[in-house]
Amino acid sequence: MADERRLDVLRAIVEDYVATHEPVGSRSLLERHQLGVSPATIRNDMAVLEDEGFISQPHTSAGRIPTEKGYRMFVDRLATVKPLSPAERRAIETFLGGAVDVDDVVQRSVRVLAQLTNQIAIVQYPSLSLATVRHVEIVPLDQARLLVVVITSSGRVEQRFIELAETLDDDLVSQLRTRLVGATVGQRLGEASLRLAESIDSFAPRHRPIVTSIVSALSHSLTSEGAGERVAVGGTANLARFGHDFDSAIQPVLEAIEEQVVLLKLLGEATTVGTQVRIGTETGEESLSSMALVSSNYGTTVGGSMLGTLGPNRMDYPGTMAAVAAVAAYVGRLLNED
Amino acid sequence: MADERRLDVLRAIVEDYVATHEPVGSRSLLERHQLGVSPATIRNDMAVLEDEGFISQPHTSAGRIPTEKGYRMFVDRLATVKPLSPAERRAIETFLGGAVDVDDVVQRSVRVLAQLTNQIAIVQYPSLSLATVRHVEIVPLDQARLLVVVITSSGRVEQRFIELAETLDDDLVSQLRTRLVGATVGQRLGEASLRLAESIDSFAPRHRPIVTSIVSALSHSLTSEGAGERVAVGGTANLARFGHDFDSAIQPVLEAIEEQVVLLKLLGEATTVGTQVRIGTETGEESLSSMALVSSNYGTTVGGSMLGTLGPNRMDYPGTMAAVAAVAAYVGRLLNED
DNA sequence: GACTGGCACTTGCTCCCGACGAGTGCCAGC
DNA sequence: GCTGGCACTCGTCGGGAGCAAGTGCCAGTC
Repeated sequence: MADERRLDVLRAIVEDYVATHEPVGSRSLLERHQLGVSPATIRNDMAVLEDEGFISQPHTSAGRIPTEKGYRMFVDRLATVKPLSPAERRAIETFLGGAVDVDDVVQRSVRVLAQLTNQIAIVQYPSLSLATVRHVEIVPLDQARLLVVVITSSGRVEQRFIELAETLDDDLVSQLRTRLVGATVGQRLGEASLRLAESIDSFAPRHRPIVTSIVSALSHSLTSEGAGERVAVGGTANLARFGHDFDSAIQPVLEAIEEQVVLLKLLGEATTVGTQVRIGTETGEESLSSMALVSSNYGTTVGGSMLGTLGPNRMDYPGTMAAVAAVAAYVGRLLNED
Repeated sequence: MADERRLDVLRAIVEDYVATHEPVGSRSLLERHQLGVSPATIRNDMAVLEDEGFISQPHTSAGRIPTEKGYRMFVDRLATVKPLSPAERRAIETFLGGAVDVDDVVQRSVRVLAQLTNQIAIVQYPSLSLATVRHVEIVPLDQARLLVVVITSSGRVEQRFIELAETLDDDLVSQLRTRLVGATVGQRLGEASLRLAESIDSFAPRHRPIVTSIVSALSHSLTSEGAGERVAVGGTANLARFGHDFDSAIQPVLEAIEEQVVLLKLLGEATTVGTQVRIGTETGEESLSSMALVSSNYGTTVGGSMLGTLGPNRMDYPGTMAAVAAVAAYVGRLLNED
């Protein structure tokens, strides 16, 4: 039971520190929580918690702040679920409900997440891996260039330019159209990419070089290296609100945010299903050591992907997790209608 | 000739302040520039310049810093053109030369501009107003939804979802395809939008409601309220490098950057052709009062648009203007090949 | 054995003061 | 019209005192 109180103390410390952004001492802890014991007892508990690595002191005579391990414990065992307010739920539904297409859903999700959490929101575009090819279109723009467009069952549209060395007669274009459409429509994207490669052989040898370049462009659109894996980011202005002690950390974070690769890696590392929290160095990014990432997968049938928020590690975990989970659930429902 | 020396003094003040970020006094000015007169003379000149509103003192006994009016004078009459280094030119050409489509050109331009200037780069996607419709495609996704895709002569692809109340038979789809294509392909976008409206009458009355909703979605894609007018932004991490006196201004700037509308308005206000500078309040944005915008139009034949950089008003104007002009010229050339 | 009250100690923060230095404006003189 | 000199203004830096918050430890109590 003394053990239990110690965990109560840890919980109280995390909550107070998140609320005030100042190291919390034994005295002020008692002012805000009914723990039923004296400051001296709290101090003893704090000493133990510090030994165990859950909290630390910035200076010898300051209060305590949670460590990464402390936040981890809080998230895993101490935090109580904080359901969203009805107003927040309504906000999500009405705002996301107005979306007109997949891109719009993603962009609106980013906004609503950033708004709800006051953090940086990151939403991955729906993954293409499970989607099938709905339509392929080949459009000559002029003698030297043509555009290939792929439309997937999830409603994504990927396009790619191709610069041609030689001009292309109408006959070949229509041949291309029918054969490439035939080879791909209805297939999963990965599958379609293979079929395309095979279909090259069906063209007259003199057309092979040009067909090959077209096919490779198409394949690129179909695989994840194409525009397939992308993320939308919003709420960067919230960075400036994290507090002045974050001013020095702001540049590396902005740099990380500009790199799609870094964000994809962050989101992609999730191992379990559902809402997940990665704190500080757990993100694997040096530059995010004072941040934390709350992420969740969304959508299950058609290429589920990830979304989440990035904020200071001293964030309101219960609230953030609830918001991320709620948005993920709603986005998942929206995109799976199909 | 005393007048002329006063302008030399102003130029020297701007240059030194941009270089050091510290108020410049009469003594240090003489250490860095050969002006051939004594500090006292400089002080007299400074007093006059201050009376005229070109410079000001942060504190009674500090050096001078340029005012908005001072920068304006510098840009208009004092700055000498600073050509880009050959290495910089090469960097622009090789980096932009690798672009694979229009979106890629825009994204690469943003990167290269941010890199060259150490500022925030903003590039507007090529305007659609002068482009013509190259292709229209209607793709049923399932019973309840279809996708309309418009491809323009500039290589942009715009797509839009439509939720249908009723199912749509194949016959109607092919009818739609041929008539809508017939009504729009080859037209300027605005024109095409009008033709579409007329074409509704050619359908059987019972199909009108559904056709109307499809046409209105298409029209939306064709007009600038659609995804037509967009911008790409990059280099936000440079914000953190502007100096600690900018820490307080960082949030409003981040907010402005997230609002496409604000950025479009900023870029759209340009009146003349060529490189243009708007300093502080000249931008019309309260939150950008300590920033400056250097912009230029690019491309002349196919829907020219704008690009530029946003940085602290104490920026290296000659260098920034040269970089913006060079990138604009190169992007213009790339996009007008067509 | 667990908790409490008391006490001595540490230490960051704030305020104040004086010295210093950078810079100014003004004025008399060349 | 320019210069040298001089008195004056402030912002900054460093040191020292006082303060407040917080700690660890210990002896005592239930």
